[in-house]
Amino acid sequence: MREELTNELLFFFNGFSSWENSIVRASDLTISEAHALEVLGEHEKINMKSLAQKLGVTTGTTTVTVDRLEKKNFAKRESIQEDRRVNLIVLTEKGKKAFEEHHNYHIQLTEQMVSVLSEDEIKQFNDTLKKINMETF
Amino acid sequence: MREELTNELLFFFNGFSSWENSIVRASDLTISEAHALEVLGEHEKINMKSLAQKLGVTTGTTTVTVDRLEKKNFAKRESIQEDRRVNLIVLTEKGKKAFEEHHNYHIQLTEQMVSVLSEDEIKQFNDTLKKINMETF
DNA sequence: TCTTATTGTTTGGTATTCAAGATGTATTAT
DNA sequence: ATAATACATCTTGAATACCAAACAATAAGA
Repeated sequence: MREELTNELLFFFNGFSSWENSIVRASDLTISEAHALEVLGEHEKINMKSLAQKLGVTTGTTTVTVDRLEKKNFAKRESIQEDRRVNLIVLTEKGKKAFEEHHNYHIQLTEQMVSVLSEDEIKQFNDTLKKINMETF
Repeated sequence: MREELTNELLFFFNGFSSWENSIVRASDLTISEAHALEVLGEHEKINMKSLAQKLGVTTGTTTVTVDRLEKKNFAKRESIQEDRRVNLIVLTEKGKKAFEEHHNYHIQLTEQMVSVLSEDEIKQFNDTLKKINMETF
């Protein structure tokens, strides 16, 4: 790797927690609750194990997070007859509304971040991120 | 913002903790210790306040982190005559070695991440990241 | 039926962080 | 010179986040 590229590219991996802090300040959600909300907003119903996997944490951790979302009335557990071990998590109306707000805030921040780029640059940047496939990291 | 770009760009802000976990597994460092080590490796001597600022945390938090680095013999505090309130933090030999290893690991991971890109793409990607100036987020 | 696998919860412990207060030292104003 | 103020750092108390391992209930297979 060429030395003049290193700094930005290394930095790429670091320090992305500051925007999470702004979520905490701007909403009634903690960071882990906000992460869970992001996943729940994309799924009508999802069980604890899948949710934990998508969040990249253990089911024990997810239990606690969902407990809190339930206590705050953002989500609720629903049991199913097919398998009585399973809980499906669904957003309440309040949860759906919070998801929309959070999502809009996320979009707004992203727009602000790329606002210094031209349309072509945004497209190129996006293609590159897609190629890099960050989900594997 | 055009809808087809949204997913990647939003994802850009999320989920960069997984590589940090691999640091913890691959070394004797916790995440906050590794962050501090990154800063300390770039500075011969740095005081607590500057270190805290560069880490984006309070000095109280930094005290705890440096305590642990000191206990593990990665760094040590040095006092100065000019101002006896101040502690300058410096890496020990063990700390310097750990920094090099950590840094190499960081580079290796970054190289792996951009290995799917052409030279031109890497350059363009790098320029774009510079423009975005992620340090403000 | 008995054993094994799976889903989710609980428990005990560590890490990370902040806010607010305390301590010691330096600087400034009187 | 003394008093007031500012500053660097540390300490304390509390909240959040997380994991590993043990546990409970249910499902599935031999």
